[in-house]
Amino acid sequence: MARTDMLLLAILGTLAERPLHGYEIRKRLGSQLGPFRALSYGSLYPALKRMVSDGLLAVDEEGAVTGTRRSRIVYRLTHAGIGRLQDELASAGASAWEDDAFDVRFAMFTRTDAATRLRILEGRRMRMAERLEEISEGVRAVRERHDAYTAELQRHGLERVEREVEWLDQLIENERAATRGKDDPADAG
Amino acid sequence: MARTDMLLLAILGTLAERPLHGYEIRKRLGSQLGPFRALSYGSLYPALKRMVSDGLLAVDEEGAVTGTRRSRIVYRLTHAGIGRLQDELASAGASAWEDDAFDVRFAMFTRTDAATRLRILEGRRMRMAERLEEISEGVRAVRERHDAYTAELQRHGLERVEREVEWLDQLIENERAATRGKDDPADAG
DNA sequence: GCACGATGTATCGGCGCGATACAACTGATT
DNA sequence: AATCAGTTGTATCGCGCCGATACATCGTGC
Repeated sequence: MARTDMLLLAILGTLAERPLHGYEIRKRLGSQLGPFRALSYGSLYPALKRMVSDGLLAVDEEGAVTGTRRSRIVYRLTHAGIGRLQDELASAGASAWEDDAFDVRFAMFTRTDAATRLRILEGRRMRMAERLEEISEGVRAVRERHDAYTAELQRHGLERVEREVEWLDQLIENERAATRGKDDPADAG
Repeated sequence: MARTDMLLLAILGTLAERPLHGYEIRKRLGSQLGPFRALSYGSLYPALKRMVSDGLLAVDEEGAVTGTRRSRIVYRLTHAGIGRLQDELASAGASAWEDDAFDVRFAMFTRTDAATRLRILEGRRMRMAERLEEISEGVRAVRERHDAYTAELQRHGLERVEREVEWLDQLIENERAATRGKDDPADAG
């Protein structure tokens, strides 16, 4: 069940700001997650339809009244949708920091409360540290068995994970500093 | 058609060295591509079956004769399989440097001729440079529109791609140096 | 007037994943 | 000797998401 249904979270989170139509949702997410890593229409549109029939979204057929600019289906969160978003943001368990899902989770951090943010970051960091260990293990175990190209691939992969750990460490520190700032005597007093 | 059927290339390339059974194929690839990024059995076994029925692989039911250690299906490349591998390695067009497929391609570099290696590396580098441009573009275009977390996500994504470009530059240089070594004045005249 | 690119919605085939089940072997523990 | 856990080993199922593809509309330049 690690398949966290990225789309669900991504769509709910994006529509939380304001109602949008499919094409625009994709553009927003694309700019946040990077031009690659953008969600495809092939999964976006079916997901939107599914979410409507699940009662999470409602449609505002823009232009249907005015007659101009037809064929633009604007989606907005229903009450159930808002609730579901809150649940998803708060859950933050296990799969929140697994692989691909993490990017989307992180992109929704402004809508996530501080405690959950820290929990996710620490979870992700632990996961990356595990990988680091696994990779080193693998490299050590079969050192001479691999060719130069495979060795390069492993080295590059290792470095990439190391960078992410450093990045996460910085983010975690920032979160803690911000929390300390809020719990400051000057603030609370 | 960008879906390069990673499995196909990965399996053919792995079996090129010597016949193996599914479990072992997965272990080998896992150690090359990293413990994450490992191909799942859920796609491996069906792929093996498909390739047998396509005539690319043949099975040697190990232990069927001796009676010991049943249930170990050893696959080996057929003549057609060897041919297909050559085709796949030589094709190297377009999808060879697209996203996920690249890792697998690279892992098979020892079986790829020098000219194709260089072509793939240069293609990948160009692709990454494009992305770099797209990301910078996106960041510039909507600078103030995003929150701090999204900005961090973009920054980290950008850095990651930059690292890969540097890595590719080094690899390309190595390839060229090796080629120069072979095309020495003494050789090419 | 017309071509071309961006906007906009939609469907289809299928790859690869995670979950799950099951069987045989191996080693440790008691 | 019995049992229990971990590894080896094959297999299937549901389905998320992707890439390809097909249209329709709109703005703009030539």
